[in-house]
Amino acid sequence: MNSLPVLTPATVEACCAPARVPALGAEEAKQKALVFKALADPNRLRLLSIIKAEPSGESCVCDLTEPLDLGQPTVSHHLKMLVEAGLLHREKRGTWAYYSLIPGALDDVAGLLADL
Amino acid sequence: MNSLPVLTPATVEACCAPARVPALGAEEAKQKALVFKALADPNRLRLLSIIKAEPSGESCVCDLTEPLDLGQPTVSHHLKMLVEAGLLHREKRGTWAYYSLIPGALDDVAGLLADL
DNA sequence: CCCGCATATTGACCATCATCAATGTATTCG
DNA sequence: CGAATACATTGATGATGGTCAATATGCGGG
Repeated sequence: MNSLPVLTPATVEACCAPARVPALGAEEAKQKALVFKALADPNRLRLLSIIKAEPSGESCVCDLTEPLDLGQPTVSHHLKMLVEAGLLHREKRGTWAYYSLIPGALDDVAGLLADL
Repeated sequence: MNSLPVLTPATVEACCAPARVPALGAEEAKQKALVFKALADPNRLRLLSIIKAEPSGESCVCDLTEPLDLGQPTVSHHLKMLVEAGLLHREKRGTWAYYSLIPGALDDVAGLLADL
């Protein structure tokens, strides 16, 4: 379980004011914290950076273990967390798994900060 | 020790390209991760939200324990982390300690995401 | 069909963290 | 000065997280 997309930037949103009464609700805060938890690790930040810098826009796991100096299971674990946070996309082609940034995802996180 | 400001948005920046060669360095990543670690807790997000929503721009600890339903030492602990991350400012007036958002700090975090 | 490769999952270990109770510190007021 | 208030610090505890070794899964090639 727990395959939540987490990053839900513009939920349906009826029409008028979002009723910003009690600042940030407990549940709402927990959801947003999940995204920041995903970003709260140096190696995960480096993963995002490497993938973003890739001209093709994607990287496979085998190209990510060496620059981070981490074991393959650890890298897979970090990548999974980034996918579950809604930041990365995973596409399996043949034996390889290619990870790419979800367009706009990082901007959405910036948006989370803007309307705290 | 460890009273690092952490948030150093626009370091002097010489003139030309910032030499984006090896994506994100290990040390650089560790520093940036510290800021996201500070944001990776629901109650700390709520603290920021409450303080931001305050018309006066500041809140004292006694006004923050109740809405979060947390003990006073716990709230003090969270506030300290936010200060150390460079997000909050602490000013002691009399018996009270007033915490306020450091102007532009959240935007700087958004900037961290932009140029990952 | 079986072997090898790339990746994912499991289980365990150690570190870090969130929380609280108890105590310490400083400031105001009587 | 002494008591009360507001906040910080310490120490302990249970939970969470990062990492690796071992193993499992899934796919392509001979």
